[in-house]
Amino acid sequence: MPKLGMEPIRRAALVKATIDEIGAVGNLDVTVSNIAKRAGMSSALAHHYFGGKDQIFLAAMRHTLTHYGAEVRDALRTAKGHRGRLEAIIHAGFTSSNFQPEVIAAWLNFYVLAQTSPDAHRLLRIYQRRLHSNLMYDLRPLIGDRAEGAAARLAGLIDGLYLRQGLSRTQAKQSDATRHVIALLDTELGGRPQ
Amino acid sequence: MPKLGMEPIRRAALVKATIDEIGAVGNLDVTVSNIAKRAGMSSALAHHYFGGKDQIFLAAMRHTLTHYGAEVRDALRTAKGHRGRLEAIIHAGFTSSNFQPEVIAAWLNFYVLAQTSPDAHRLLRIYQRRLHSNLMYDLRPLIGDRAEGAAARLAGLIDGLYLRQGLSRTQAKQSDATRHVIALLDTELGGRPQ
DNA sequence: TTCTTTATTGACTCGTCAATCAAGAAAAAC
DNA sequence: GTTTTTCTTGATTGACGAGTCAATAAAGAA
Repeated sequence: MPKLGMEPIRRAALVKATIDEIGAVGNLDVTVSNIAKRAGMSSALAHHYFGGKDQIFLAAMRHTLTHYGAEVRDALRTAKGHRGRLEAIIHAGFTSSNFQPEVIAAWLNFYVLAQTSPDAHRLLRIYQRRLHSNLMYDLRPLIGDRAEGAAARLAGLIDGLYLRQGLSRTQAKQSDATRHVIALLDTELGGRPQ
Repeated sequence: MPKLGMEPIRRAALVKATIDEIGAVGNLDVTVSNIAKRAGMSSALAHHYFGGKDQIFLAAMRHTLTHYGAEVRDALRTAKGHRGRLEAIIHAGFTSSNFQPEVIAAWLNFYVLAQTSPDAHRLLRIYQRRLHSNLMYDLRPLIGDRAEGAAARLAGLIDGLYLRQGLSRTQAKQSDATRHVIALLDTELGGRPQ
């Protein structure tokens, strides 16, 4: 019963299944067969639509990044003022959806992949640049020349706390991470020029 | 020509070879055979001394953590004053030896492993606790109640900047990371109580 | 209708790898 | 000098997995 136009549906199902499977296994030692089974099709079909395991991973990574980007954009839409927008960016990184085990697993494994896969590295770069430029856009009007350093520190703290929070088995207070970054934001904005 | 007392030598060689191999491959998809070959022995011998792949990884992780711990201890030995000790701790995390590709690869993969391996998770916890308590020891006398939050932020920033720096293909300025953490330290120490 | 395109899979190939084991060889113990 | 312990490996097993392919089936085009 081949209905036409299945490609986008199958691809989306495979991407979702890939992220879920990485989350379930914890690493990239996932089999195409299992991903395909999870997505309700044969492994041959997965190969047919993606060509190979690597490209499935890349698509999953792209999806994760896109999802994060959309969350930031949504948060920015309703935020008011530079300060409000900065807080929105920070909050978006620590949404509960970002702390789903499969999302954490995806990020960690993408970091590993970025070491050796130029494509993965490029995607990660895009995320980093977007975060940096988002921060700069609202920091520069507030603190001028100090914005560059402040953005580097804020981005670093966001990534670092996400890493720590994501690996922490106690799901205590994802709000703590947010609070810490906001605290840094306060000192960066209010601090006397060094 | 079986000389006696080979066990510690073989184990050390295997641990070293494991880290190098992980660095060369970039992920944990390394074979016991290749590790053993790199260490100059048969794969059977690797199994003989370690029992299995997992235990080899654990030993490699333990070694990496131990090495980091030793570096911190050395740095603290000559540091003077609370402020000097805090700077020493920060510097130790960004030593050039920590930015060898195989060390970066080891850390990233240990993060991945920590999701699913209770042993790996435990080891990572030890690292995190040690860093936290090292920071607290010198922060508390300086800023009292604010030490807890400051330690969390400093530790987060150290991890985050290490991650970013380690993944950055340009090896520009490992000193930038240090400078950023020191800058945070400055604001944490000098900031007015919130 | 016949042909082409799209969708789909089971079966198969080819390779890899963790783990085991039997056996050899040298040192130490008795 | 025999026995035991330590060290070592080649060969083997058993399993698993990526990617291919031929074949089937339906939908649309000619």
